[in-house]
Order: sequence, then C-alpha cells, then structure tokens
Amino acid sequence: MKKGELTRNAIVASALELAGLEGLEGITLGKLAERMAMSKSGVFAHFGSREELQIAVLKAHERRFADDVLLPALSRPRGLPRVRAIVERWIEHTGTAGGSGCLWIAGASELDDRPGPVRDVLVGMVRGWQRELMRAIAQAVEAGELRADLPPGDLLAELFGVVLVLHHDRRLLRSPDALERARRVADRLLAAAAAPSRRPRATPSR
Amino acid sequence: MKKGELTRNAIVASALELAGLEGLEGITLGKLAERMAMSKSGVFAHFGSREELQIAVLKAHERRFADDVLLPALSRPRGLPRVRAIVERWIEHTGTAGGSGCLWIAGASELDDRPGPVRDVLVGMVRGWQRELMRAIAQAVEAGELRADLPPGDLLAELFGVVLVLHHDRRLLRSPDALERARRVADRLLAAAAAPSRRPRATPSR
DNA sequence: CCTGAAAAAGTACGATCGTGCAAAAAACGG
DNA sequence: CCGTTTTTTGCACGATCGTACTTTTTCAGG
Repeated sequence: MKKGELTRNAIVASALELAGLEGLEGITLGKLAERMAMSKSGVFAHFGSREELQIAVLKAHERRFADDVLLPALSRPRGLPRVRAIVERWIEHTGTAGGSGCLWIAGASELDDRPGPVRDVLVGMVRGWQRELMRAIAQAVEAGELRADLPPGDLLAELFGVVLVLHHDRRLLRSPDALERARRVADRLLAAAAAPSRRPRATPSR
Repeated sequence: MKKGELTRNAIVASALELAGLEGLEGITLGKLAERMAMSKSGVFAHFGSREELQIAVLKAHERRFADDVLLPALSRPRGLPRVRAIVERWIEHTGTAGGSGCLWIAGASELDDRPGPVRDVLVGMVRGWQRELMRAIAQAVEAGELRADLPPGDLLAELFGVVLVLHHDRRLLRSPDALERARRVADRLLAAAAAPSRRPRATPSR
C-alpha cells in the first residue's frame, strides 16, 4: 500500500499543473499519460473516472491555496491585521502563481453551466473560502476596526472583485501593472471600510 | 448572394446562444448542425474553419453588447451621467442575460493560455471596451464630477471587478442577491470617486 | 525465493471531433 | 425554362476522447 499512493500523488500534481495551463476540462487521460510517461490505463486505474480525477485536482488546489493564503494569515492577530494579511497573500497568490491561474476562477467559467459532482465540489470550496474570509472580516468589525454600517458581504465582494480583475487582466490582457493596481485598490477599499478613528483627520492628503 | 448570408446569420445566432451555455470551446460543428437541423458540412461550409466561426460569434456578441450597453448610454450627457448609465446597463446586461453569461468573461478563462487568432480578437474587443469606458470616465473627470487625484484605471478596475463578481456569483454560486449587491457596490464606488462638491453635506444619511 | 496482491500496460470499443472532397440540390439571372 | 453559380449534403479520414476488459509486470511479506 505504498507505491500506489505515491504515483497517484504524482499524477495529481502533474494534473494540477496541466489544469493551470489548460483548465479543468483540459485535463485529459491521454495528455496526462504522456506527461507521466505511462499508459492511459495506468493513469485511469488510480481514479475510477475522469471526474474523480478532476475532483482530486480540485482538492490538491484547495490544499495549496490554504497553505499559501489562509494558514500563514492565521498566525496574525485576528481583526484587521489578519484581514490585511489574507488579502495581501490572496493577491500575491493570484498575481504570481507561475503562469497558471487560479483553478477556482478558471473552473468557475467552465463549470457554471455544467451540473455534476465536480461542479458541486467546486461550489463547496468557493463557498467555504468565502465563509472563511467573511469570518475574518466579521472579527474585524467586532473589534471596531471596520465600519459596522455596511454589509460585510459587500466588502467581501469588493475584495473578490479585485482578485478577479487581477486574474483577468494578468492572464488575458497580460497587463503588467495589474498586480500593483490590485494592491493599491485593495488598500483603498480596506481604508474606506475602516471604522472612523477617534480623532478623524480629514483628508490626510496634503 | 442572399440565402447564404441568411443562414450564416442564423448559424451565428444559434452558436451565440450555444456559446452562452457551453462556452466558446463548447461550440461544436456537430452540436450546431443538430441545432440547425442541417449537416455538419453545411455548417462548416459557411466558415473556413472552426476558429472563423468562433470569431464570428465573438463579433456577434460585441454587436449585441454595444447595442445593449454602450449605445443607449451615449444618448446621455457626457460626464458622470453617462458613466452611471453605462455601469447600470453593464450590470443589467451581465446580471440578467438569459442564463447565458458574458462571452468575454467566459472566454477570458478559456483563451487566456491558448494563443491564436481567436484569443487576439477577444483581447482586442476587451481592450476596446475598456478604452471606451475609460474615455467616459475621463470626461467625467474633466467635467470636475470625478476626483482627478486617483488613477482613472483604478476606478475602471473597481467597476470591472463588480461585474466580474456579479458574473461569478450569479453563475457559479447562483447567489440570488448578487445583482442588487452589484448595484449597491457600484453606487458606493462611484460616490467615493465623486469629486467633493462645493458645499459638502457630511454624511447625508440621517 | 516464492507467492499472492497490487500496479501498470495492452487492447478494443463506440463517440465525437475538425476537415477535405465529390456529388446533389437549390437558388438565381438571363 | 435553362444554365450557372451558390448552397447543402454525403461520405471518408485520422485523431482523440473516456472507459471496460484481460494480461503482464512489479511489488511486498513470509
């Protein structure tokens, strides 16, 4: 019970890479077999079906995403600092992931009209991530660091938008300044959502 | 020189519908032939290749997009009202287009790593649209209705983000309140980007 | 080293894909 | 109505796809 799991992991890793390049639907037993220098049947045997493989890839991405974005931020004090850390790492993750884009974002377009278990898994993961970020925001609101008078879902959506635009502009338009713009806009959004400090210095500019 | 163009248009229309359902890569000569109740070769003959067909579909979408979003807004006075009209219609277009999503957004994910003429056409269209919106924003800045001290590209990105989130949440997560949230967030973003009025009434709420 | 189990390969299948090419059908101008 | 051009069909091709099965190779434990 050793060799099997080992190559299975190798296959998933290779498939994850391939998916970043060609999308979830681009994962093909043939291409994967060639990449792994083994037979199609050999690859297939480790997963009962292609869908199972795709799900395994999604799970691998989830693990990597958690390691890159969420876990490191959890060591920061809860409240605004943690929210900032999450957003910062999220942007970094999306804006630099070696060529390959975020599987969740790419998968959203591919699967949004294709019902099935793969779609369900993806939806669950995205929902889970949104819940996680929402929780961090709620803590910052409780701590009085973020305004309580605007829906937390709105801030979540604004930040999500920054990441989606970053992904879009970097990958489709190859815009070189998408990354720094994302950082700038995220900062401004967080600043606008910050609770007014005790002594508000009006227009700190100038 | 009549019948040909007629069926060609019908094919493109059907393909546009299909693309909204299955994505640009989901356009298949077979499926299209079935939909049109004609032979694969009959469909194929009107376009020299599948890529040509995809490009024709992209152009059809562009025309529809211009008719729905840009043209009606051009009748509004230039400046902030026109910007507002564009954003409003853009959100409506993205948030209600009968089930089918925005081809540009869906295509962005499919084509971002697939070089070729189709990708080039898509990039050109998106760039053109951004330029158009940027122009409207610049006019509002010139008119003194929007602050001049923040990069116009930033506002563009923020608004683009709203639309991308709307598309994502509606189609993948089937979130029922995505549309109203998009309107709310867009309003807030525009308000935040508005130039401070002569006599600023602080916090008009309450 | 031998043996039973696990992993990988081999092979075949029906589908569907985009595309070429020759034949047929339909549309059109005189 | 006829002849020509345009539009559409029919058929074939090589590729690739996911999957079911049988067989071979590789591995691990006594």
